Amino acid sequence: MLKMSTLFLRTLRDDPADAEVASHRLLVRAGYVRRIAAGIYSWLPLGYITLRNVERVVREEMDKAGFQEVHFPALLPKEAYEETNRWEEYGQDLFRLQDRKGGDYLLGPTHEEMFTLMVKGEYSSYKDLPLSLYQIQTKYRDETRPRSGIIRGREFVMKDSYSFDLTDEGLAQSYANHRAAYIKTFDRLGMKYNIVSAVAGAMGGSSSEEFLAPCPTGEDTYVLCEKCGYAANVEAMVTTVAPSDPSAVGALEVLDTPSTPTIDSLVAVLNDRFGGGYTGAHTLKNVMLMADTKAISVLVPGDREVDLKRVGANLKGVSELRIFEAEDFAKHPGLVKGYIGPQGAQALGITVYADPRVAPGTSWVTGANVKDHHAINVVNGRDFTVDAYIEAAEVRQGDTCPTCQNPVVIDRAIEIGHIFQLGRKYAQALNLTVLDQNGKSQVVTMGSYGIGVSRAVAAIAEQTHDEIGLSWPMEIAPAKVHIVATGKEDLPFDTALEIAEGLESLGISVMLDDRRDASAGVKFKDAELIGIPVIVVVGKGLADGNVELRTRSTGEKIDIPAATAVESISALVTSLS
RNA sequence: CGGGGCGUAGCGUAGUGGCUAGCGCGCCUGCUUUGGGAGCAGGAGAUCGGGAGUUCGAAUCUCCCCGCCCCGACCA
Repeated sequence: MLKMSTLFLRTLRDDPADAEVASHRLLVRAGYVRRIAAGIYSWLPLGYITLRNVERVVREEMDKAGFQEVHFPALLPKEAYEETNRWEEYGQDLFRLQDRKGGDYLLGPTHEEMFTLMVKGEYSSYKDLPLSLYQIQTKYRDETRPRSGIIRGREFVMKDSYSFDLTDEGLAQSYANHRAAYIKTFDRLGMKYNIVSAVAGAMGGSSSEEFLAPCPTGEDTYVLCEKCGYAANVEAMVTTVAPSDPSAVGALEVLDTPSTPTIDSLVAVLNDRFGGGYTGAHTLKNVMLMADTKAISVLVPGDREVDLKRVGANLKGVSELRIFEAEDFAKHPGLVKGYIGPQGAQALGITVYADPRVAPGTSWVTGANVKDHHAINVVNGRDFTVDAYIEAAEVRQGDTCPTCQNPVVIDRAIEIGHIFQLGRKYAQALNLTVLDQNGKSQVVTMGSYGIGVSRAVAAIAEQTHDEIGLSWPMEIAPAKVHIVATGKEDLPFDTALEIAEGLESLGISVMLDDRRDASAGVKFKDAELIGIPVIVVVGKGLADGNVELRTRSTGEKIDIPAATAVESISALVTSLS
C-alpha cells in the first residue's frame, strides 16, 4: 500500500518551465519523473511503478508468445560492432567510451550483434530453429536533439526481440507471431494505435511495420485512409496514377520564356500567353540531387515539393542525399539552373528518377535546358526517358488511397513499436550459420522487433490525460484505487485504512492519502493530477454511512455505503479493467 | 548542425548600473482551519549557470564557455 504521508513524492503546483508537451509537463508535475540532463530522466516511486507495470505487461505477452528473455550488458566492447560496420555507420549517435587501457567500448543503442553472437555461440543445427529471444534493456543513443521529455531521450528503456529462422517462410511466421504479440501487448496497455507500413530501408528487409500511437504532439507523420483502413508511414505511402494517352498531344515546342526560373513565374507567363488554364500541376519540376557521389534528377509535378525523406527511403544503397549546390552545378555545365528539362539528361550522365505522377505518356511544360526557355508538350516516353520510378513527391492530405482511391488524411503519432524482417545481414556479417537437413551450412535469417517501454509510458500519458492531470488505464496505473481521507477526526482515516486493507487483501493495489495536515482541496487536486483510475473519498459522507466513489476518466461520482465499499470498489475496478 | 528563445532558492517568477536581490508556491515553528490547491504570526533557504573584463559600484554592460527548451535537418 502506498501511503501519501510517507510516499517520496512532491507534486508541483506550476508547470515546469522547460516542459512543453503534456506527458512531460504532467509526469514532472505529478512527481513521476525528474530531468537529469537533456533526454535523461530519473524515475520517482510513482513513475517507476508505472514503468515497471508497462514492462510487466510487455514481458508477460512476450513470454506467452513463447519468446525467451535474456539480458545483455549495456556496456559493450566495440569488436562485434566493427564486424557489422556499425561502429562507423552509427556515427555520432553512438555513445563511445574507453576503459583504462584505452580499449574502445560503446553503450548499446540496439543489440542485433550481441543476440546474433549469442545464438552463434550456442546453436548450430536447423533443429534448434525457430528461436525468438528478447530483452528489456536500457538503450543509449546520443540523439542530436532529444525532445518532448521522455518521448525521445538519450537513455530509454526498450524491449528488443530477435527471431532466428532457417528459411524465409520461417521468418515470415516469426514476424507474424511478433505482430500478433504486439497487438495483444498494446491492447492491454490501453493504447490507441495504427499499424502502418514502413520502408524496410537500405538493408533490404522485405517487410516492416510500425505501431504508431496517434497523438498531436507525435513526431511521426503517417497517412491513414478512414474508409479502408490503409495506413502507411509517409515514406512508404504509395502513389497510384491512372495511365494517360499521349496521342492527342502536339509536338514538343520550345518557347521563349524570359526570367521564369521559378514555377510561379513560369505559370504566370504561360497564362499570360495562352489565356489562362495553367497551374503548377501542369509543369514538371526537375530537382537535381547528389546521391552520394552521383548526380540524379528527380521529376515531380511543379505544384509539389520533393520530399527528401521519401526519396532517401526509397533509393536503395544511398547513404547521403542532398540538394544540388552551386559547386555541383559548376561540375555539370549542361544544366541550366531554373530551366532544366529531362530531355537528354542521360547524355549528361544523369540518372532520371520520376515520381509515379509523372507517368508514361503524360505531357508537361518543363525547362528547355536553355536559359530563359521552356518547352511545352513534353511527353514522357516520347521526348524524355525515365530510368526508374520512385516515390518522391510530398504527400498531402487528400491524396488518393492506393487501395480504395478514397482521399487519405495525414496524422501525427508516436512510434511505440517497430517490427521488421532483417534478413541475413547480421547473420552473414557475424557468420551465424546452422547445418540444414543435408548437412549443409546455411546462413540464418533474422527479424528484429522493438517496443519503446519508457516511451510507451509517455505515449499513454499523451493519449489519456486531460486538462487537470494524468488518467491511467487500469493495467499500468501506479495503483488501482486512490483513497482520500478527509476531515480532522480519526474516523474517516480509520475507515479509509480499513477499506484500503480490504482491497489489498483482494489483490487490488491502493494508494491511501492519509495526510493529516493537507486540506481536502489539496488532496483532491493531487488525486486528479496523479491519475489513478478509481478515487474514493472518505469524509463527511460518513455521517450518512457513505463514501464517495469517483471514476477519474469520466469524472463520474456516486455515493456508496461504507459498509460494502470494498465490494463496490472492487466491482468498479473490474469493470474498468 | 542551422534558426529562435531562455538560465535569479526545490518549483514558478520580478528585478536594464546604485541601499540588505523582491514576490507566490513549497519547506520549518506556533495558533487557527479541514469537501476543492485555507488564514495569521514568525523563520530557514540564492556563490543571480561558470569564467574573464569594463566600472567607485554588475543579476543588470562586454567577451568567452557551459547548460536547457522550441522549430528544422537527423533518428536500426
